[in-house]
Amino acid sequence: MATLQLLMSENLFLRDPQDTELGRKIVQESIKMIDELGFEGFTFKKLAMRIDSTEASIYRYFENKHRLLVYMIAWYWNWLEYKIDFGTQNITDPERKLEIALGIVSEKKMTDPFFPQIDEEALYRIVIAESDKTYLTKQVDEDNKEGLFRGFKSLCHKIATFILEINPEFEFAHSLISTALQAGHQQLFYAQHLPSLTDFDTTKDDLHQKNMEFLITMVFNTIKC
Amino acid sequence: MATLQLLMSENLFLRDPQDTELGRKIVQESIKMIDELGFEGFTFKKLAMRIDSTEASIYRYFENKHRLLVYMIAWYWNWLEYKIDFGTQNITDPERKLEIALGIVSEKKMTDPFFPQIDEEALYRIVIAESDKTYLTKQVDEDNKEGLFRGFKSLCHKIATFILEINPEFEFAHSLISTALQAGHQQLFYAQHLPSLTDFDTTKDDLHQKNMEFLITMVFNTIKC
DNA sequence: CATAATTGATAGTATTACTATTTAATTTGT
DNA sequence: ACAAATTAAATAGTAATACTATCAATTATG
Repeated sequence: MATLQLLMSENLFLRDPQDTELGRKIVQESIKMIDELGFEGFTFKKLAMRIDSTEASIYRYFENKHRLLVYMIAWYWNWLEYKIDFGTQNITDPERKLEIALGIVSEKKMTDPFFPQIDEEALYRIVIAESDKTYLTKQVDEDNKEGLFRGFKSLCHKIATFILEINPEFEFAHSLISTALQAGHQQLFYAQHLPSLTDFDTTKDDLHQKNMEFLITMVFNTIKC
Repeated sequence: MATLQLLMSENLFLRDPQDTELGRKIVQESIKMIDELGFEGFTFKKLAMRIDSTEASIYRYFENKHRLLVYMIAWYWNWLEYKIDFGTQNITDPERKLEIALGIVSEKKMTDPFFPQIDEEALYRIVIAESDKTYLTKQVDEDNKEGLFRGFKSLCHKIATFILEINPEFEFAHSLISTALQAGHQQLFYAQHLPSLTDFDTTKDDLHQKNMEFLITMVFNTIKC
């Protein structure tokens, strides 16, 4: 099987972590560690110890741990967009394309053999718990100018386009999709930690099925009526 | 005019900040400072300097700055619930109640003369930019056991009840409302910082009007069809 | 082969988030 | 009223965090 590499925006790193053994280890292990410790509990010092390197070496790849998080989340959005491009190939019906996209957004994430160096299951848990922290900062405007959020914006725009193909009159295509993308994560977090805020049930095995149903109901009903 | 005081859950503080001059100053000034510096840039040391007190004194009221944020956000949700109770008084039609609730959620927040000690405009900006950080932590389950999120859950449940009065068959009442409550803030943040993720425009004065239209369209369409 | 550039290691610093202890003020009982 | 008890506030710490500056080793290039 061919091994792929997502093209990441230059500004996401100081030195491309895909280029060196150490760089790949930094990304691989930080995914595991942020998943285990949470973003606040994670430090470059702990990571350095785990990969038998030093803080200063890690700082050569990423300006700080926030940038490393942004890199990981950007990778995730790029990956989703690639999966949606792949999944909607040769399909012309916009309703079907929208359905496929929402299916991919809400489906359970498994390790993708195309990207053997990334633990997608751990990354997905990070996305659910930490992704909002990439932009909920005082430097959001500068970060945005550097293009750090291009992945999320691009994905949002792509799916919003499907909506506008279905109903060009609909006024809130981008708002609805950014809402749906966030809701897809949020509801899983709530299901696990604050269950009274959802109607999902983590103990049942149709969790991701319900999530998809919810998103599809919400999006299609909202644009149609 | 009568001055009110919202009843805050005991676990939100070590010593009730409403009881003393210092306590009230801590809450008042920290609202201003978190609004200015962001939650990450805010420290108890800076706050102590500003109110001419000491770090240790502040730690007598709040275990740490995270708890102080949780307190502020809980106050906000309690305030909203009070406004919705007030606004839906004597109204029996569930559709009208839902409409009123979503109106209150999305309306521009002004200083409330009933609570002269709180700067609601600054607090609203904090809610938009920081509220997710109250639960996106590794201690969310312990915090939840202590009842720190009761305000948000209670509000969500109240509005979800309106939905179930309209359509008892609807499967995702809680999910839809928690999604709408978050979307109402998120879209305003996006409008200001990542405008390609919304269809709102901060330069126009109908921003909050659009936000309400969006929430009402989304919620009513989703539950009706 | 020499020089430059890159990579990694060592050792620091300012700040943060707290805590333990001491001092001062206030309340309470007699 | 006044000492004892209680509570509040100030002082002075500490361990950990988030970096940074410098130095040494390795690799690449003319």
